Amino acid sequence: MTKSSSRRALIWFRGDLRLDDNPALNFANDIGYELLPVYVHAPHEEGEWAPGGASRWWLHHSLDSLATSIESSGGKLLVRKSESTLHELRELIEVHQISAVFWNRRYELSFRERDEEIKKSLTALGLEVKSFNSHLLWEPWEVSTGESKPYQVFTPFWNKVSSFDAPPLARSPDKKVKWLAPLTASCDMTELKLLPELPWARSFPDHFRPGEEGARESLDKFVAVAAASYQSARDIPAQAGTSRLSPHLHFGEISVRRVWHEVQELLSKTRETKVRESLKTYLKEIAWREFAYHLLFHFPQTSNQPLRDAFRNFPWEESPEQLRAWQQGRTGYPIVDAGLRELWTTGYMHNRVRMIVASFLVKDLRISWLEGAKWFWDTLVDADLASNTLGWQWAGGCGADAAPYFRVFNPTLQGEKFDTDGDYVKRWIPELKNLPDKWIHKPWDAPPLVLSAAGVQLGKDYPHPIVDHKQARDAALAAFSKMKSYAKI
DNA sequence: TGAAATGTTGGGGCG
DNA sequence: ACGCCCCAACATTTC
Repeated sequence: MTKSSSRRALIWFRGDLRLDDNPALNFANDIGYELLPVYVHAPHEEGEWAPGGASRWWLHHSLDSLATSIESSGGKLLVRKSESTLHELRELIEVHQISAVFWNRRYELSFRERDEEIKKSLTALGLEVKSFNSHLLWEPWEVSTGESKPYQVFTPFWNKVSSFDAPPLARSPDKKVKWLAPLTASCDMTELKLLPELPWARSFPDHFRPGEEGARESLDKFVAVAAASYQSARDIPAQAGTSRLSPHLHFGEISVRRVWHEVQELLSKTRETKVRESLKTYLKEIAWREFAYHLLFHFPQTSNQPLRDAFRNFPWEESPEQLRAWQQGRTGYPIVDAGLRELWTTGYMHNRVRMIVASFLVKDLRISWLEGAKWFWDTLVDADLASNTLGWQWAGGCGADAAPYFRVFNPTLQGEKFDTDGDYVKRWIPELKNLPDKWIHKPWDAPPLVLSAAGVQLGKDYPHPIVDHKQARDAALAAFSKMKSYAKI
């Protein structure tokens, strides 16, 4: 190798699409390397959980945004499409006389297996190879019970991490980054074919701004406006009571350490009890994300298999028509349909409503949580294997710290409790907008005169309920208790 | 990060 | 004035 080559490092971006508080980048920059920023598109290496449609839309714009930031600081993001990431990296290393490769860790099994191979192979070639934690506050293997086992219940997990020292502070690069100009052509973003062919995502930009700036904007807005009332507002789907940072965190456009410390700082300056409780509740939600990664790391099979063995042979219903009705938001239960329509239109669904629609799929329709997980995977801009798996197994009652099988959400009561005036339902189901609040969550009970005055003919303008909740609940309880009795034998 | 069924209590109507 | 019944309102248990 030539002398100059010893100062060149390749920064491999993947799920950490930011320049702020990027440990791999900071490390290389501190040492004084010239940096070649690379993104390799090889979705087949992610197996069956390669990014879904909504995630690909986000990824397209997020990469665009990263490329722009790098360009405005004098560099160029090298985007490559490849059948083999290892092969691609080796070629780039050769062409650019690279001596070190740095990246930030990912925790999904397909990444871990592939990255280990890459690390082994590049190390064998004599390169300096290092991976870093950019994605989590606590590495999954750093948190364990008194018996040195992984946690399966959130509260003790939370107690444990609460006893730890504060996670490292976030930091931006100390000195100006020396970008290395690529000698290889970058492929055009459109070649990655990340955008949907049909105009499905056309209104996503009205609701989200992918990229590091958009992430920063969301955090600033949350800290300034919504954080103070988070505790009560977060459960009201008609309100903008949540941070909506999930897709930004998933793609690593903002550092979770940055989020954590800014909320902590606000907490330390706040005396008012209500606000303090809100901020603490938000930090706890951030810890749920950590818990999800902890679980997926230690129980990687749970993305496809129930964590609890008793559910291994649970007789889920095969009902393509009902699954379709659920996906398309025509179950006849307004709060459920509103959620699924919000999802389809915006690539997002309010968390309270995620729980309601999940309970409906798994308990009322008794369709497998995996079907729900797959649909969310394809349609959510924040689809994340750790959080999605935890969420669906929680709803299905088959996972860690899961809702007990007998906990069945009543979609009408949930609607009345969390969407009292029906604002959320009316926003996403305009055909019901003239229905009085009293009936908005149970149009099937509305007197015929009220329905006709509101311009609603059930079965025509809006569907009849596809199942009777009371009957469905009883059937679910019967099926689950049967499973329980088998499980004992 | 439920809801329904069942149990208990206490005020008020009424003979 | 007293006992009885009804039934909210709330608490507890069960699914």
